[in-house]
Amino acid sequence: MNVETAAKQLEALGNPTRLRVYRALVRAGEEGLPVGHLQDKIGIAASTLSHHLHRLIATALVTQERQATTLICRANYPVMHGLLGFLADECCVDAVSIKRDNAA
Amino acid sequence: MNVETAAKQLEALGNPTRLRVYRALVRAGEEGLPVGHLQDKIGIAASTLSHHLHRLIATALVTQERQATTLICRANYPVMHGLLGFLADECCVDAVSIKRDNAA
DNA sequence: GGAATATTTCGAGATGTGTCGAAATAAGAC
DNA sequence: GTCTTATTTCGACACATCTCGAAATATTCC
Repeated sequence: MNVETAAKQLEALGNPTRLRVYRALVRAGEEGLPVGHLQDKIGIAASTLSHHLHRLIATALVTQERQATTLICRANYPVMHGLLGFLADECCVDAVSIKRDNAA
Repeated sequence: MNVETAAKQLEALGNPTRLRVYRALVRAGEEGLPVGHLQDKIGIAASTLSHHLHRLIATALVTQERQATTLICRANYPVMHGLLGFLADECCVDAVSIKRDNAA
């Protein structure tokens, strides 16, 4: 995890709409959520949602899988975990203890 | 910590230059770093650095204290801790264990 | 193949960001 | 008070972002 990658992921989460999308997906868990369902939950134009989803997908924070006509979106936990690890390691080493015991 | 606040802080960190600034401050620890020293480290125009510092200060991620002619910048650990807690609570509850034991 | 549903792509406008250099301000030293 | 150093503010430019509606595409069902 380098600074550029971390910055891109932070930027992706650093928009209220995208953070809401991401949070909804996290809460949906393994099952994920269809795009249309996300749209209902958040209340924005489908095109806008598609735009934001692309940004989340581009940073690997979200994945998509097609099921017939609907696209299921899921939060990519390992990626978020990596980001949290970066922040904890770089920024709050003594305040938060993540990935310190098994750090390389 | 609401979504809007978290998004603002994430956006503040979601820029490579600002993330470098923040990281330098974190590594500097309690002592902090003067603005000029940051400029040398990162290599950008003083006006650009000032702009970025303002954004970090606006989100409370960084604080400043004047010492004679120089301004000392410091990372605001509690704020970052709060952000990590938000992300962990909202997004990776099972993957990272921060602020779960002593959560209110 | 044609209709129906789900989602994306296109085009466009308003607004925000990132960067710089030059000029202005702040604080202290002489 | 003037000079020096440190930092910010101003003005400006190029570029990216956010948002929407309309049109296009993808997938299935009949």
